[in-house]
Amino acid sequence: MTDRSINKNMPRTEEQYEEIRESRRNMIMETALELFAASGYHNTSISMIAGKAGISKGLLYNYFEGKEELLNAILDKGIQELMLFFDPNKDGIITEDELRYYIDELFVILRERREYWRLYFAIALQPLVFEKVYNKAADLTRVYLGMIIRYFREKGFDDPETEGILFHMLLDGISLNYIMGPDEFPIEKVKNLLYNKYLNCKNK
Amino acid sequence: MTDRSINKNMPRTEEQYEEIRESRRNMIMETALELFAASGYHNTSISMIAGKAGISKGLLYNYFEGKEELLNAILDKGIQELMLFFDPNKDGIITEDELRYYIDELFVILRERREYWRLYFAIALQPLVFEKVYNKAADLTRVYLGMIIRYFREKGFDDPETEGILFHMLLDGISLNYIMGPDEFPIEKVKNLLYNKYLNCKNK
Amino acid sequence: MTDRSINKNMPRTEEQYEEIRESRRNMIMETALELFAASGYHNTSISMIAGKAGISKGLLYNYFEGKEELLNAILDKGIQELMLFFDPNKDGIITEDELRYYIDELFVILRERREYWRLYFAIALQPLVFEKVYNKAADLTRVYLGMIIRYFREKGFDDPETEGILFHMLLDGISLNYIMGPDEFPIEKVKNLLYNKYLNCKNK
Amino acid sequence: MTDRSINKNMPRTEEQYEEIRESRRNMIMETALELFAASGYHNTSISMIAGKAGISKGLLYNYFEGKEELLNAILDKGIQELMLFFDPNKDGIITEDELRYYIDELFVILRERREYWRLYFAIALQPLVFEKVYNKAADLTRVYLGMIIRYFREKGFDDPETEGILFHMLLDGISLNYIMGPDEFPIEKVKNLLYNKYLNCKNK
DNA sequence: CATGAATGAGGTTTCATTCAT
DNA sequence: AATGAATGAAACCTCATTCAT
Repeated sequence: MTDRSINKNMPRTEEQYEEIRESRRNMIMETALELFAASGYHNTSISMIAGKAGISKGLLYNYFEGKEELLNAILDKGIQELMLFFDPNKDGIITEDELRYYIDELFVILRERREYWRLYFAIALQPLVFEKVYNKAADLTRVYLGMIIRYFREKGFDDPETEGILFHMLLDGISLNYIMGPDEFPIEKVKNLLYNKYLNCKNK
Repeated sequence: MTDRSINKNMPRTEEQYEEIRESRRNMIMETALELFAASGYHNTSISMIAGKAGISKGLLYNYFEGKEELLNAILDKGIQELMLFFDPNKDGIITEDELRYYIDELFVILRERREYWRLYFAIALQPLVFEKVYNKAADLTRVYLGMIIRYFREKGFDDPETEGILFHMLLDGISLNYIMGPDEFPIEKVKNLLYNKYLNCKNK
Repeated sequence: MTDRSINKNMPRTEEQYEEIRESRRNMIMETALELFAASGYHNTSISMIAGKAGISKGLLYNYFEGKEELLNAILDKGIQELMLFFDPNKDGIITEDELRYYIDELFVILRERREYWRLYFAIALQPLVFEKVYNKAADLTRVYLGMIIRYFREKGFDDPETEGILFHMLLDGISLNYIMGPDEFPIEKVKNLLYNKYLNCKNK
Repeated sequence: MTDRSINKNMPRTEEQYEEIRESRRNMIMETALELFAASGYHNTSISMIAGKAGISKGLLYNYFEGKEELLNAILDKGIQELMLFFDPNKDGIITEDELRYYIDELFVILRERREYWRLYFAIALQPLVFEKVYNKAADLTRVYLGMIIRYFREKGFDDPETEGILFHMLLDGISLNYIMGPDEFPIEKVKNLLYNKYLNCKNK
C-alpha cells in the first residue's frame, strides 16, 4: 500500500492475495452449488464448474483439492451458516418467542438457500460417502432436539421426548416438501397451523 | 424342468421362457437395488451389478436397455408395489380404522424396503433426470392427500386441507428419519403419538 | 532504482548481487537435489522445490530456465566437482599411491554425496533425455580409464586393457551397491581386498 | 470346439478367453517394456502404450489395474525368468562348471534382455516407489551370494565373504556397463579374464 | 527482484455400451 | 441366450510455465 503504491513492480501484498483467494474461493463455491443443485453432484463435472466460473480447471484445483473437498466445503459452509442462526444467545433454552422466531426463520432460510438444502438432502441420502458432513449435521440436530424437548416439557406436554422428535420430523418433512415441491407451497397456512399446535397452547 | 430331464433338447414352452425372463429380470433389479442403495447410483457400475447377479454384462443388456432404464424399472416397481397397498378397495375413502392400518403398514413397508426408500429419496432429490418417476409418485401423493384431507374434514378439523398437508409432511419427515437415522428409532412411541393425535380424537 | 541510492536503499554493488545470485542458485540446486534424490525427478514438482527453498515459483524461473535445465545444472555441477578430484596434477599418470588415494577418496565421495550419485545413476539410466550429461561423464571415464590401463600396464598385468576395464567396472559395481544398498556395507573389508588385489601386487 | 463349432452363436469357451487374455497381456507387457526402456517409465504414457499395442486405452485397464501395476508385472516377469536360470538343480551348491555356465549365461541374458535390464536398473534406482520388486531381487541376490561365497570358500580364497561380495559387485558393474555402454563391449576378453580370475584358479 | 494466481496441455483412469463369437 | 473383450468419450487431476502486479 505505502511504498508499494509507488512501485508497480512489487508483488501483491499478503492481504491482497488473501482477498483474491477468499473471493475466488467463494465464487467457485457458489457456482458449484448452483450446478450441483441443478444437475446433481455426479452429473456436474469439474469442467462445467470451471467453465461457468470462467476459470481454468487447473485453477479450481488451486483452491480445492478435488471435487469432493469442494462439495465438503460447500456443505460445511451451509452448516456453519445454520449454526449461527440457532439459539443465538447460546443459553441452551428456547422460549416461546424463540420458537416462533425459529419457525419464521426456518422458512426464510429454506427460501433463500433452497438450492443448498436440496443439495444437502440429496447428498445426505447418498450412502457411505459423506458421513463427515452428516455427522456435523447430526451434532447440530442433537443439540437442537434437546432444546426442543425441554421446551415441550416446560409446556407440559405428556410425552415431551416423543413430541419433540415428532416436531423435529415434522419440520424435516415440511422442509423436504418445501424444497422439492411446487412453488405454490402454502407457507402461511402451514406456519399458522404450527403456531396453533405448538405455541400459545395450554398443553397438548 | 421335468420334460427337460428326458430330452435335453426339448424346447421350453413360450411361458417357461417368459417365466425365466421375468424372474431373472426381477433378480437383476433386486441386485441392482442393493448395490445402488449401498453405494449410490453413480458409484455402482454395470459390471458390479452383473457380477453380483452372476451374469455377464452383455446379458444384462438383454434385459434392460441401459443403466438408466434399469433404475427406472426399479423405481417404477417400487411405486407400483406401493400403489397396490394404498386404499385397497379403491373407494377413495379412508376410515379411522383404515388410517390406523395405514400408519401401521407404513412402518412395515419402511422397515421391509428400507433400502428401496433410501434409494428412492436419494434419486428423487437428484434434479433433472428422474422427473418421470417423480411425477408418478406425485400422482400417488395427490390421490392419497385428497383422501387424507377428506378424512380430516369428516373428523371436524378446523383447516382440514392444511392439516392434511401437515400430516402428509409429518409422515414424510418420519419416513426420512426412519430411513436415514439410527436403528434405535422409537417406532412404538411415535406410532402411539400418531394414534393419539389423529385417531380417536375429539376434534383438534 | 537509482533513487534508492540516496538513503537506506544504498544499492548493492554488482559483485554483491552476483554473490547473492550465486549462493541462491546453489541453494536451489541443493534443495532440488535432495528432493530429486528422495522422490525422483518426475515426482518432484517445481512447487515443491520452490516451497522447500523458501522462494516463489516465479523466482525459481529467474534462476533456471526450467525444470530440465535445473537438473542439468545439478548434474553438471556434480561432474565438475568430480573432475576437480581426478588426477589433480593433470600429468595423466597414476602411481600406486595415487591409486590408493583414489580408492580412498572414492568411498569418501560416495559417502558424502550419496544422494547425488543415486540421482546421477537414476538419471543416467533414463534413456534419450540426458545424453549430454552422460557424454560428459563418458569423457571423464575415458581419461580416467586410460590412466588406469597405463597403471596396470606398468604393473605388468597380462592384459592391462581388459584388466583396466574390469577394474573400472568393479568400481562401478561397488559404487552402485554402496549407493543403493543397506547401510552395513563392509567398506573396510572391500577396501582391503582392493588394496591386496591391485596394490602391492607382484603382478596378477 | 466340439459342439461349439456347430453353433457359431455360442460364447467363447473359458479356455479361449484365457488364451486371448494371456496373449494380450503378454503383448501389452512387451510393448510397454519397449517403450519404458526407450523413453523411460515416466515419459511413457498409457496412450503411447495402447497406441503402439494397437488397442484402446480402456482395454489396457482391462488387463492391468494401472500404470504402476503394469510396470510391476513386467519387472516380476523378468525376475521370475531370472530365477528359473539360477542354480537349476536347486541343490544350493555351485561348482566350477556351474559358475562358468553362469558367467556365460549372464552375458546371454544381458544381450537378449538388454532393454529389460536397463529398465530394471533405472527403476531400482528410483527411490521410494518400487520397493516390492526391489525386495524380490534382494531375496534372489541373498541366495545367490550365499552360494558364491560357499564356492569361494571351497576354492580356498582367503576372505571368501568379501571376495564373494566383490565378485557380485563386479558382475553388477559389468552388467551396468554392458547395458548402458557402447555396442563394442569386449565381451570375450572380459569373459576370459573372469575365467582366469575365478575359475581354474589355484587359490587367489 | 519477487510473488503466487492463472493457464492449458497432457496424464491417468472409469465405465456404459457394443459386438464377434 | 450368453459371454467378456473391446471401445471411446469423458471424467478427474497434475504441473511446468507465464504474467500482471
